[in-house]
Amino acid sequence: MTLKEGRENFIQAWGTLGASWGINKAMAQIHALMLISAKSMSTEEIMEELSMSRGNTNMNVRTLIDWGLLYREHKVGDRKEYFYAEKDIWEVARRIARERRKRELEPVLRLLTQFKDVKTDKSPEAEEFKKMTAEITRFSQKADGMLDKFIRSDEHWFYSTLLKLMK
Amino acid sequence: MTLKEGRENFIQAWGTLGASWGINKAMAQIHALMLISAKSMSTEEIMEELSMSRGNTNMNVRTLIDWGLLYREHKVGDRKEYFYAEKDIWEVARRIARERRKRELEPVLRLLTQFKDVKTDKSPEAEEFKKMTAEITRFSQKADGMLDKFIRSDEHWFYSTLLKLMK
DNA sequence: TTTAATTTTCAAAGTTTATTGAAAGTTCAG
DNA sequence: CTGAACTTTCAATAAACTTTGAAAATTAAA
Repeated sequence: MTLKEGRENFIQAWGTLGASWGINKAMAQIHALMLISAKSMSTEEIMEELSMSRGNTNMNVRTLIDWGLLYREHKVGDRKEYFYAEKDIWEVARRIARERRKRELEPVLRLLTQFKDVKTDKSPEAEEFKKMTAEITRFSQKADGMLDKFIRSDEHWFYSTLLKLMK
Repeated sequence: MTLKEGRENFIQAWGTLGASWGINKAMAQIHALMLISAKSMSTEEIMEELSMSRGNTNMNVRTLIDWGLLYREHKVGDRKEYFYAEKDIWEVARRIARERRKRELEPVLRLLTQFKDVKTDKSPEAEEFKKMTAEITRFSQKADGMLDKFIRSDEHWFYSTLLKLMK
């Protein structure tokens, strides 16, 4: 495999993976390109490299910056903005986890806790609903706590404690 | 909130959550309905309850069975098939993790390991590509090992060891 | 067998989501 | 200020994904 092929495969694979994880393809591809880029890049260069429109590139670069996965850079004597990626893969994972928790887990937790207040009779339907939602709530809260710990943890703790334990 | 409202909210929320996790809405809604159902249900009943077409219902019930989230039941003197859900939420989480690992993580791991064979020169581009893909490979393998451990673990271990550790 | 109930398939239609690119907005050097 | 360089927006378009429903296949009772 040549370097060119490798880079293309990587960008395309990251795009596909992103798409199946609720991150859109363009955003994931830009992220992939920036991860393996040795230099910071302008919007123009990203557009060119990925054959992507200006609007799409701009929108997704913005989102990547919001997520903390890209940084802006201003070069002296140049009006263009340049971007470069957060390269610490551990930090990348934490930031993605943080955003997804916010977008997905939090609204569900909020809803689940409301089910405590459902007026129940003695029907099997009511019993089942209560039992199952209570169980899912318990499970989700634990998962949320774990995710929170992960988001706040540092790499050293993760590798030395958790991964050894899980061997 | 009445029981009826609660059930509807739960089904709709599970559908939305599923959609953002690469599980389609219909599949997630059927799963939600079955989780809170006290009885096993036929295709007809599911169609009715969720206002969903026969084809869609059938297709997604089949996928849920493949994933190990629904079971078939045959009632004597009745030709229809009935279905009921796996209710152990721990088991549900493990089965979903197993399927998603298979669908998503495995192909990426396979690709990542191939990047070792990329022919590199001494350019910064090549160096960066090698360095970053090697790092992501290492990280992904660890994540995969952890997921594997989770999939094989039992509930007791999870709650007593892992969650206490992560407090 | 035959027949009717039931399940499965799949092409077409519908819906949702992503992308484009031109136009509007912003910024800043001169 | 002004105008060129650059960024952002957004309505239209395209692509991707989901759902439908009627027809084909399967099943099992008679």
